[in-house]
Amino acid sequence: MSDTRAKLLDAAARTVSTDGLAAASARAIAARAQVNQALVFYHFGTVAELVEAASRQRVADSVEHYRERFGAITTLSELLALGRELHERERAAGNVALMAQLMSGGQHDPVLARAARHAMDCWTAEVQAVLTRVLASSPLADVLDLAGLARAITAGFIGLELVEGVDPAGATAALAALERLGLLVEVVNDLGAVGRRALRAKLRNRR
Amino acid sequence: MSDTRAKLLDAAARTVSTDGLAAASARAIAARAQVNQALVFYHFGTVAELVEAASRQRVADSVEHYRERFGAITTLSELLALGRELHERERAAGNVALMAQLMSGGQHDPVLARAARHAMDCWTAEVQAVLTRVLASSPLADVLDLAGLARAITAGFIGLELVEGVDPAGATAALAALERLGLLVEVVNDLGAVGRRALRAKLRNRR
DNA sequence: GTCTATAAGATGATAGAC
DNA sequence: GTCTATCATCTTATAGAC
Repeated sequence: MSDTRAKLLDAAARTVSTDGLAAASARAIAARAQVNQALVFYHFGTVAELVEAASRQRVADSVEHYRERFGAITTLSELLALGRELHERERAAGNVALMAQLMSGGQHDPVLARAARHAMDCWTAEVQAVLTRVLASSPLADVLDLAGLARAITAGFIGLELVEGVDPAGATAALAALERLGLLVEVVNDLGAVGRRALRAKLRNRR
Repeated sequence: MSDTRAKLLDAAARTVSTDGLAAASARAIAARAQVNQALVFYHFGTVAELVEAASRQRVADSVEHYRERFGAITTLSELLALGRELHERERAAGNVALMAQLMSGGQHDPVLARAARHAMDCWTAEVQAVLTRVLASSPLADVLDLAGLARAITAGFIGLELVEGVDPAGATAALAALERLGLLVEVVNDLGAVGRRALRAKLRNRR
């Protein structure tokens, strides 16, 4: 890949994650890449397509980086611990902010929507695979919809990032509360047969 | 309040929620309000301040509309049912989309950040009050941080809206998974003394 | 592939008439 | 309070020289 393309991709991702989508004009990105503004359109057609390509690259790199770590997870509490670490690292790298901007921009731009969907799908697939493995013999697997839960977790990371940006203290409180909720899941998980019976009964009741 | 101000407030809220913050220029809002563009600046100073005022009005109206409904809630499952209804109604009214746009815009604009914080604070206060009342005698109240949990729930609504915009099927799956998780909370809640003991033990273990 | 120059238009905001 | 007119600035995108 040409040097210019690489510089633009990196500059696009950095501009969106640090200054937001609204500030990510062709000129702003090109300036950060120290490249002529017209090259954005020569190489990528439109600004949105450049941002999409940049997002795909970031997601591919990040998921790759965590693949073997995910593979080594065997228990629910290990997964929660890795989730904490991953959230912190990806946040610091600006990748969560990038996804959040894509999600909001994607509400009214089909190219950005495609980028947001792709990013969510990549992370969701990883999370779902680990959840399925870790909860294979748990009573929770019968009751929880792991595909949906994986997606809710990915969405939760993005939601927390947005809250963090406007109310840091609130985001910290929310994250702490969710970790307490994780504890609750572990409790039911540890209940084994008792928990399984209680869950099934509840489920029958509800239908 | 003058007719023009009211028309601008309504038009601003509608423009942001249907077309997004990026399309909410002074001209676009004024056109929807059928009012001269210069009046945006005469009445509100800047576009961001108009959007903030519009958001505050919407939030005040919505919270007021649900106040007595919230007050009538006595059980956890009633609360979950009202949450479903509220989410659906507020979504349809565009108020969740409005909040989502404020959150993402607020990442880099202090005025929008203030509006987003205010909206979150209003809803969080309502949710927390109900949670505290409903879980007063539950083993969950000891373990969960209700203030943080209320904030996480508000953030979750916004996150779901963003996912819905880029991947409707995924959002539906995520919501269904979260309702299953709510079931799980109910199970522990119903366990009474047994659940309380298990939760406390788990909490001790973790520290 | 890269550059300059420029078209064609939108934007926030203001001055000043009424 | 409301209007018109306007400024200065920004935007995407392209044409054409090198």
